[in-house]
Amino acid sequence: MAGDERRQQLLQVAMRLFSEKGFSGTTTKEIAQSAGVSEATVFKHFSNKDELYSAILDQKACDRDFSNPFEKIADHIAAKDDFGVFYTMALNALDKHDQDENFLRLMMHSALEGHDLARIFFENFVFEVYEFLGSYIHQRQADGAFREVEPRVVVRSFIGMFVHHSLNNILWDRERKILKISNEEAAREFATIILQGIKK
Amino acid sequence: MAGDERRQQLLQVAMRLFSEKGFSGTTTKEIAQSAGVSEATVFKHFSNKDELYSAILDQKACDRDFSNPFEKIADHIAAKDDFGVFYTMALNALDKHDQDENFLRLMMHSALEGHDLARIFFENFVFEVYEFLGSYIHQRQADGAFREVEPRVVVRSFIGMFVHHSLNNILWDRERKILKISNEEAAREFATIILQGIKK
DNA sequence: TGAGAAAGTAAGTAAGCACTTACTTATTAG
DNA sequence: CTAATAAGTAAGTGCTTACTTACTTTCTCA
Repeated sequence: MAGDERRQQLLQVAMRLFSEKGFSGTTTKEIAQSAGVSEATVFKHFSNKDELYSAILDQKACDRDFSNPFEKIADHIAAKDDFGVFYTMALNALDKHDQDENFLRLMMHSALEGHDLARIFFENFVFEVYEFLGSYIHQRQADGAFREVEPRVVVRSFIGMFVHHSLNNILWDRERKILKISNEEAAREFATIILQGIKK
Repeated sequence: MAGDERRQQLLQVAMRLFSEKGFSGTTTKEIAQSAGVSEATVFKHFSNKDELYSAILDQKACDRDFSNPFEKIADHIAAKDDFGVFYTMALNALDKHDQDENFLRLMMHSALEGHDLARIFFENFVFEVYEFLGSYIHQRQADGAFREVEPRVVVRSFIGMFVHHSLNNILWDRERKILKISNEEAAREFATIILQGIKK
């Protein structure tokens, strides 16, 4: 196998294992075995375990959804289509979490273990979401469409709904015993509640 | 030091370390050092590392707030004081998370590592909250006070608000750079949003 | 085609891990 | 006072960990 290809495969495998068992809970031997190579090969491609982690980090930092979060809601923003803004935002997040649930797990592990991934994600992504959505809410308050509330509280509430929903689905209730609902339906309900909750 | 006293101290120390670094990320040597005893002493009191974990679990299962979550909102329920119900619930949770943030961290570690604590908490506590608050919402819908929405979606949304808020405060934004707000204020805003969001 | 580079590994190493043994010191009940 | 019991530890045990060394195989291109 070519060097780059193997490198990518090892990153994939490591990311899956780190997301399942955390960084300190994953051994380099496991990574090697899951990739079907010897442990020495892992260390041919990454000089140590930490470098594996930061390579994952670099890769994630280049992720499109990660670096340009507002592409898909720009039109709704421009049209002041409140429901479109909130619905699309929630649906995008829920779909992303479904399709790449390792990412959410990795993020939680990273936050708990005090690694950089969570901090970088927070500073580059979450912060911007608050700025962006917050200023939209502010503008719609000026328009007289929303009542007076601290916009950041609204953003916190709204993000809380779908992030918590995803965490529930991934961590605690994989069989959806408590709540079985499609992402579309969830996004619609969350958007409806928040909009009715802050309308004038 | 008396046996029971030392046992309790070791449990406290272990719980703190597990919550900070996870179960597999914490060594028995660290636990011993933090408690100021030798490693052998730890194994005098707990026959192995797993038993330390399950002793924590047993202790948490006996926690009052854990086993009787609805004590404090019973009056509001009886009086059909909607704001009181939601506000008190959120405030209780936020205060509990503040006062015992190790508990939240431990719960997240446990969920990610697939240990029992999270599952037991979910089955004995979270499930009941959905039942209880869900049926209150159902009743208020019958009263004509709330619009028709799946009650569990409402519970999911509401819990999401304050759990996500606590996770933010504990894991990502300890300095409250994004949102600095008292628990009372947060509980009030969350309760207001959800109630206005589902009222008829 | 052949030499050098790249991809790969078996067999280590030292440090760290959960856990044990064999022992000492402190407490208490008859 | 004494003997039994409980609390505590220094110094291990064997296994696992991250990482290395010294070597073989496979590919590439002048």
